[in-house]
Amino acid sequence: MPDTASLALKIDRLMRRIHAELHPQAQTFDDHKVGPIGGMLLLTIGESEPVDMKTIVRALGRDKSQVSRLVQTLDRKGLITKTQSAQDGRAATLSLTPDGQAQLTRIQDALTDVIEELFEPVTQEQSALFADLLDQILRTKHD
Amino acid sequence: MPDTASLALKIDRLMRRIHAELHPQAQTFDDHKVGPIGGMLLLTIGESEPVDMKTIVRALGRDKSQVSRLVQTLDRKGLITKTQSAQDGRAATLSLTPDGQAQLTRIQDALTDVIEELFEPVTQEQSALFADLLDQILRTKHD
DNA sequence: TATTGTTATACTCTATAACTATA
DNA sequence: TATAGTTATAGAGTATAACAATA
Repeated sequence: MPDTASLALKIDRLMRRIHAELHPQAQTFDDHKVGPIGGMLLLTIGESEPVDMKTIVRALGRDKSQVSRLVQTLDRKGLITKTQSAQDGRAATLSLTPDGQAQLTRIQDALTDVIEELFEPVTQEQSALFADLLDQILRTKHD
Repeated sequence: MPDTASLALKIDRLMRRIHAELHPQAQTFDDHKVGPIGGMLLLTIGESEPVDMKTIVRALGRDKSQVSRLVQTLDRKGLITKTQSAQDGRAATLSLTPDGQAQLTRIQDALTDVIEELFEPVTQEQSALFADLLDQILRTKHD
C-alpha cells in the first residue's frame, strides 16, 4: 500500500502552491480586497446563484458564523445581496451584484491562469480526469 | 473549456473535508496538541529525515518565520531535535525523536482512515492515479 | 423542539519586515 | 553580498458557545 496519509500533504501543497502564485499579484485583480476566502465565497455563490446561506456554508466547509460575517462584509462592499427567503423566513438568499459578478470574473481569470500554469506538466485529458475524480469524491454527502 | 477556476474550489473542499473528519477526533490521537500544521511538519520531516529547515519551508509552502516558531514548539515538546549542520553553520538539521516518530505514526493512522473513507467512491487504481497526477504537478520546481 | 443565521470571544495560522549569524 | 534562520507584530482565518427568530 502506498503512503495514503501523504495524500493529505500533497493536496495541501497544491492548495498552497495555488495561493503562492495568486497572492503576490492579488492587488492586480482583488479590487475590493475580499481575500482568498472572500474569493471562494464569490466563486461558490456564482456556482448556483441565487442560493441560501446554509448551502454555501456546507460547500465552503467553514463554520456558519464565519460565513455569516464574511457575507456581511461582501454585502457592505456591494458585491453580493442578501435577502430574506420567501418560503423560509429564517433563510437568507444570496446573489451577486453586477460589481460582484465583475469581481468574480476577474478572480476566475487570475485563477485560470495560475491553474493552467500549475497543471502544465499533465495533459488536458489528465487534468479533466483529475477534476472528475475530485467530483466523485466530493459528491458523497456529509452531514 | 471546463471551468478551470473551480478546480481550486474543489481542492480546497477536499482539504476542508479531510480537516472536518479529523478535527473532531483530534484529541484521540494528537497527544501533544501539535495541531494540523504541527502534524504536517511531522509528516514532512518524516518524509526525508534528517532534513534541513530550508527544505521543510519549501515543502510546507509556509513562511520560514512560521516554520521557525513551529519547529521551536515541537522541539520543546520533545517531538523533534534541531541540531546545527556540520557543513553549513547557518543550517538547522531536523530529525524526529522516538516520541515524535510515535506521534507521527498515530497521525498517519488517523489520516489513513479518513482518506480511505473519503476516497471510497473511487477505485484503488483511481486513487493511485490521483496521487500520481498530484506528484507530477508538484514535481515542478518553484522558486 | 429543531433549524437558520447572528454575535462575541479566544485562538490558530499567516504575512511582512527587521534582525543575527554564517557563507 | 547572499543565504539560513530568528524575532516581533499585525492581520486573516477558524472554533466554540450563547443567542434570536422562524419553522
